[in-house]
Amino acid sequence: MQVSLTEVTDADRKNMIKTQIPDVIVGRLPRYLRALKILRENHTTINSKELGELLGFSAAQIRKDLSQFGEFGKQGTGYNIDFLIDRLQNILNINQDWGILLVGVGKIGRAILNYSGFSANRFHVKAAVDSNPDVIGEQFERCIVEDIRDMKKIIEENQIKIAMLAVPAENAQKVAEELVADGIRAILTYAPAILTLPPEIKVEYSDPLISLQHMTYYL
Amino acid sequence: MQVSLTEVTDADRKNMIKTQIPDVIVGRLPRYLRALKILRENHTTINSKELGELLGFSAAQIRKDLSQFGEFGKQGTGYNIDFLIDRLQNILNINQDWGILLVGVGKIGRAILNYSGFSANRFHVKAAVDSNPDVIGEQFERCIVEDIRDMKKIIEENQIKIAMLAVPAENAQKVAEELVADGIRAILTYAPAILTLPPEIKVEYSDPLISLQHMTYYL
DNA sequence: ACGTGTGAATTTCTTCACAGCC
DNA sequence: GGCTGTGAAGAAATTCACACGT
Repeated sequence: MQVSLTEVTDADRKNMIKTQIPDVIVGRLPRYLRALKILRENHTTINSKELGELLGFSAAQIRKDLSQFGEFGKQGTGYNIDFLIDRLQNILNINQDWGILLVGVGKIGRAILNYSGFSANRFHVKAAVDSNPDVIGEQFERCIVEDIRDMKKIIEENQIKIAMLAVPAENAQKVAEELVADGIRAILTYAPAILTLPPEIKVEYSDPLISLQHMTYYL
Repeated sequence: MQVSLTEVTDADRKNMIKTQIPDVIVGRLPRYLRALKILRENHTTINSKELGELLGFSAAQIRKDLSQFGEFGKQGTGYNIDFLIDRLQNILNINQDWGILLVGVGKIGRAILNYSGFSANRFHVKAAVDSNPDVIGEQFERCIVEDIRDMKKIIEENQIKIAMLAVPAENAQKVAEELVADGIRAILTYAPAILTLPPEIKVEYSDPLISLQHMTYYL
């Protein structure tokens, strides 16, 4: 009689954990990280109470969030900042470089190309594409704008998984579908549109208008 | 013996309701609004199921959210789109014009001045200020950049309640505190910083890096 | 028959409070 | 003494499911 061994790979295990951790918690990790990088300037260690006060979260929430991923703190002391930064970067998969494709080189697209905050954090705009012949071939920062029709080739050759979408709202859904078909797995969109994509594709909206409309409720 | 009448003003009532409605619900209203404005092109009526499918929310959630503010739908029919748009705009206080102060006219600030999506939605950048003498006096779109030292006067004269903050991260907290002291009640910040302000001040962060770091967790 | 509005049930998220370790 | 990690408690958000109006 044969014992049934269930083979569990590292990737499986990682995925199991991922689906177990609530997205609200994951969404707070980048904020913790940002705070820690600021604190690093003056401190080597931080406790959950102080970190919470800086960020506007409760100490208990911070401890519980972090405890989902391991025991990163020391009783009586708190958390070593450098260590915690490294752990968070590992959890978030940002201890590695990520290539980004920019789609749409209008005003917003150019502002993105100008912004240096990405590459300082290991996100690199590898290529930019547009459909406008007047823009194709032009150079912004280190990117020469390529033809959107070559998108698939560019994504495959550079193994790009993340796209920033800065096209007019009316084209956003169509272009997003193409991106997904070409292998993109995550989209940060600046288009004021609603994207309907398979659930395994991660989408984040950067939408100042929605933020403003949220705030005016309270004014 | 005198009957104790508790005087409740309209403003009081509005505030009571505001604190009762959870912020997560308020945060979804602008998204409903955006969807409805798109649907308006082809439909006059919509039901919670279809609206939910478009937005990726459950039908029950949409019905429950909307029911917090009134009975906007009709059994058997759904919601009249134009009517619901008007109601949501009223709830969100965006059936009126809002003046905005832009603080910081660097790359991001200029992109904001260029963006026409705000004024199309009754948000108007009334003034832009900076501390850099090279930039003060220059004109971008309809705004002549003014001296940041005149900020208080500008806010008061134009009765501005909302600011967009696009200054370097290291100045963000200090400038934000000045804004609050000068009468600003809501801040949409593009600076990769953590703002610590009184709880009655509404702050929204527009931070692509945090969005990217959130997504890479799943990649 | 269709679809809203809504109490009730369920699930998820947050806080509490304390044992245990530094 | 100080502070983490964590079960348990509590609060909040979401979904269910159906009465009722059109």
